[in-house]
Amino acid sequence: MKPLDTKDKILKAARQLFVEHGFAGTAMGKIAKQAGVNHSLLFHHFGNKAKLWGAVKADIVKDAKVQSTILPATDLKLEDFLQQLLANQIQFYRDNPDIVQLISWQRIEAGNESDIGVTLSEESQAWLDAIKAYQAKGEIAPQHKPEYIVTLILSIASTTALDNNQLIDNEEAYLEFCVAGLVKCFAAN
Amino acid sequence: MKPLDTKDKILKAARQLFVEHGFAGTAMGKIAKQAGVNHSLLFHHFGNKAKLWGAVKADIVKDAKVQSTILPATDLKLEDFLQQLLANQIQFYRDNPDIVQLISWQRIEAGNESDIGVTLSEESQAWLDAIKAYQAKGEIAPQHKPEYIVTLILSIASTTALDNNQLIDNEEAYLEFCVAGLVKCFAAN
DNA sequence: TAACGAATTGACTAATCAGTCAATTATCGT
DNA sequence: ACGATAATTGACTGATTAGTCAATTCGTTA
Repeated sequence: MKPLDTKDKILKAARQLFVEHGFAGTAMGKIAKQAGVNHSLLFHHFGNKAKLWGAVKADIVKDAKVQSTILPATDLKLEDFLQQLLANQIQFYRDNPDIVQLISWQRIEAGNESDIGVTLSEESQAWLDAIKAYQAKGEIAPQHKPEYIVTLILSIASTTALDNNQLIDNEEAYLEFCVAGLVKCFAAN
Repeated sequence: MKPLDTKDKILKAARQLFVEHGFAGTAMGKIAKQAGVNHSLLFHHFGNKAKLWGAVKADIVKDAKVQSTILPATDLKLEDFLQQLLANQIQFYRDNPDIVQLISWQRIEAGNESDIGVTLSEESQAWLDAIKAYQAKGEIAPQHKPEYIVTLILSIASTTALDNNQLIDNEEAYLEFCVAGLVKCFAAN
């Protein structure tokens, strides 16, 4: 078998099991079995468990980076811009359950964050710029810190997508409520 | 030694290690060592690892219920009420890191949530009632669903307390911004 | 003090863990 | 077709895992 085939099969199986059960909860033997591959091949191709975990993390981050949130055009009406932005970000979380899970494992298994979390801050500059553009247009009051606005929006997106919001019967209606609220909140008067 | 002393020592050690490393990442032997107690006593007093984990969860939930968020008085000015509410809830998360961590482990190690999460919904009725009181007073517009309002507030509190908000330089200022925004968002006009 | 039950101990098991290694097989360039 | 290099295999190790159990110690009560 081609080495890439085998390496890929291992990586795929490892990704599934690591995401599902975390580092401590995943056994190399189980990965080998799931990949339909000899136990020793994991060590031959990846060295050891930690390195395989590292390769899986890199793989997940790579996949997530390809489709990271597309910023809506800033010539939209503020309300439409916010609605789009929230919808996109929530969709990103929904489309990339692996990276969401990975961040959770990283946060809870290792005290530090180190590896990831950088992912988001790369594009956060673009978000800040978009907010500033709306401030320049006078649709957002200039006294508000763009950092606070972005944080609040991200906060709504992540909790909506990831928490089990028992009080929400209709997500679309809730997001409409949030968007309308944000517009009022940001408005210059 | 009194059986309660031993049982308590085991429970305390187990709580620390389970919270720190999760179920799969914690070994019974390590718990025994940390408790300064014979390995076999864990099984004598708690049966098996899963039951010990259950006892630890019950212990953490019990502790957290004692100091659950105190609802501010509803005769406060809306702005002060919201500010207090957010501050109290954030303080609750900060004062009870074990239950926060426990919920994280529960969410990530077991796909279901089952056990906890109920914790919050018990008091959420009081929150809803408080919001309705402000609607009756005319300080919150009656067309807003109290469920959406409570969800939004909880969302801000949890992300502020638990996420590593890289864009926030001054938490107090951020919360002031949020409270002012919420007031505008909820306002009847 | 005798005796009874509960607490405690240490030795044990069978399974599973990550990782090693020599031997074998397949691939590929020449 | 040959030789080198890489992939693959299975048997192995030593450590660690959860859990058992008979023997022993301890506290209490009669």
